[in-house]
Amino acid sequence: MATSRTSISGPAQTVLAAKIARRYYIDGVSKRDIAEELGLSRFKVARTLDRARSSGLVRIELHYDGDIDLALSVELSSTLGVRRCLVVDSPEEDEAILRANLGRVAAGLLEEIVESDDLLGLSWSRTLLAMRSVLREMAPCPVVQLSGVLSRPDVDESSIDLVRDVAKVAGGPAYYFYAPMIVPDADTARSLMMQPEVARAIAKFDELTKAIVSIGAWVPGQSTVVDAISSDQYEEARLAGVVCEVAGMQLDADGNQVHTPLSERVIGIEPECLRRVPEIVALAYGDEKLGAVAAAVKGGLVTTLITHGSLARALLAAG
Amino acid sequence: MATSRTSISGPAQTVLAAKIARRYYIDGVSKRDIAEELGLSRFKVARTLDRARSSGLVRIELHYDGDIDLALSVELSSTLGVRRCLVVDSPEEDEAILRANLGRVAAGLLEEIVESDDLLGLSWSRTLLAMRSVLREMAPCPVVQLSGVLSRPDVDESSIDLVRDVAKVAGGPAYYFYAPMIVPDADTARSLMMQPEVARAIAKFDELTKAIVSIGAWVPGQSTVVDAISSDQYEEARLAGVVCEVAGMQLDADGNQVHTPLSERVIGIEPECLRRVPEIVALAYGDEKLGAVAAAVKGGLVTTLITHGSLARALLAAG
DNA sequence: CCGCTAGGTGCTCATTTGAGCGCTATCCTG
DNA sequence: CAGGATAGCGCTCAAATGAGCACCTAGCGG
Repeated sequence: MATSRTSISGPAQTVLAAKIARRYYIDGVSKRDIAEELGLSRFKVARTLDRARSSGLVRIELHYDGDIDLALSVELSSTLGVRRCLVVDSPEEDEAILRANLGRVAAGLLEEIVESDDLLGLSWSRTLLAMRSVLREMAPCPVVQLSGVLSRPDVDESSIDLVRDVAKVAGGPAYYFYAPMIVPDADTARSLMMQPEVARAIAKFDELTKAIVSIGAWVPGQSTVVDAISSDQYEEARLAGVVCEVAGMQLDADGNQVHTPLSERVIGIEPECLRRVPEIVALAYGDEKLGAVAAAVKGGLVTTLITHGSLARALLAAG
Repeated sequence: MATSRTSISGPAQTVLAAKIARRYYIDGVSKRDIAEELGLSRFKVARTLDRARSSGLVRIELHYDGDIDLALSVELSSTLGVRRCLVVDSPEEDEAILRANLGRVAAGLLEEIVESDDLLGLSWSRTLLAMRSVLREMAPCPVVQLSGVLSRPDVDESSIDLVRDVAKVAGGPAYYFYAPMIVPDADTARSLMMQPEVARAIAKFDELTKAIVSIGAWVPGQSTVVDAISSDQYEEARLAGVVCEVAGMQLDADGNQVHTPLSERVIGIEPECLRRVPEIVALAYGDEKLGAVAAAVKGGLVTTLITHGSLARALLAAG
């Protein structure tokens, strides 16, 4: 784009520029035709338009009356290098409202992008529950549970319910299994994973085409996993460099998996496997998740990020 | 411009459209390059942009922090078929302020468009006095008085002073003459016009390249001429169809000169002569001038109209 | 099952547009 | 007054773009 240094001087030039700009941008007339209309050369028309742009006379804005902050979404996407970002425009004080809004956008996204030949993997979080509650219709595709069940005292629905409900809306088969996300030891984990029901779901992991997960920070209250383990185990992982938790996986600041005694005891998808999924939709809210989101992105575990204004701005500020 | 019927459906399409729109309109990247970047065909990029435009996601606005309402100016210009319109953005309750603002814009216009090889004709009005008082510098061109002097009890400066002052600012010669605009009878008018001083100015009328005049309505208080004659004379002209007064000329609704006993007694430029001037800047304010402005425009006596919001809107509504 | 429509896709070819050039007028400045 | 910087102009040629078309697919009703 040619940016002229000189700007528009007087009222005559200004209204001429406005006239040209209107014909060009609003009425969609070609520069050549405008030139003919006004008895100017097409070069003069082009130059006048350039000046009108650079002087701010013509303003081009992205305006969207909806629940998404488009400008922020686009900026975040290019800064993070994430293929798609959806920054939800929502009040941020009330976590429940924020979750509901993230969930609504996630539901809208699934309804839009999931097709019947997809294989969809679901992690578990309260945001995903919010999503499910507003999911109305979806292409009939199979739905797979990505990790074991982790119950929270404050939530009475499990990942199994989530998978079944989403599959029901979709009208496709549900691959779920009754197993906890965290088991007492590595041997138990291994034997559980060989159970037919569990193995059947895990076998699907390699063929996933879309997955939807929630990003947790390795901070108490910022991850369902952290909230479910002892403080010793938490601290041990923290010292080992864990900053981020996604679908039970533990990741360091660079997004690499950290192997801790705990990670042997988790039943769920592995990072290498998830990374191969062509479309990974990750949800994150709360400014404390800044580092965790950055880690998940670095680890290649996010192709679409759904978040909200203040976290988006924090991510942009962080670079 | 291709206007797609279908609009943008979900959040994914919306942010994609926003991303493309940003790259194209803000960053100035070509559609072809955007297509390559995002792995799309250039046709899809173009169609997405079309939809973004027609769905209102991309908004293009003319914004100008100044004293001119550009959108209205452009619209008025194309509706009236007047080459250039300047609609002044000014408070409209106080006539003195309105005059000052019209005058300022007129001064800015003269400073911009007058060149040293121009020959500038000046009519007389309080708006033009306001213009002169803010005129700072102008190309050195000769300035000609277009009509005789008409003094108002509330104004102590004549058209002669106006012409001399403007010529002084310009640094060019002034062609003025001491003669009233309205004389007692036609014979007096003829003999006055043969006086060397008057004739010298009138001789210039044929070579005028620019003129600036004020539009009066044939209504008491809306024209300096009306205010200077008896009510009988006023009524006579009104019945003859006069609706508009420009530089002493009397015009009907179609902009044709109306010959009345009064018009024989006026010393000033004739319509046929003024019409030949390549650039005629006309000033008008006050909603009562609606019909008068329309008449002057129809009569081909306006190439640039300087007015204000409410009169502009009235003109648009009328036509 | 077929035929229909509607929406989406990418192609070709003609038109529109931009980049960069050289020309000119103007305005300083020595 | 010559020389030099600067802005504005329109040209050429190559690149970008739009219009219209043919194709494909999904959904729908006979």
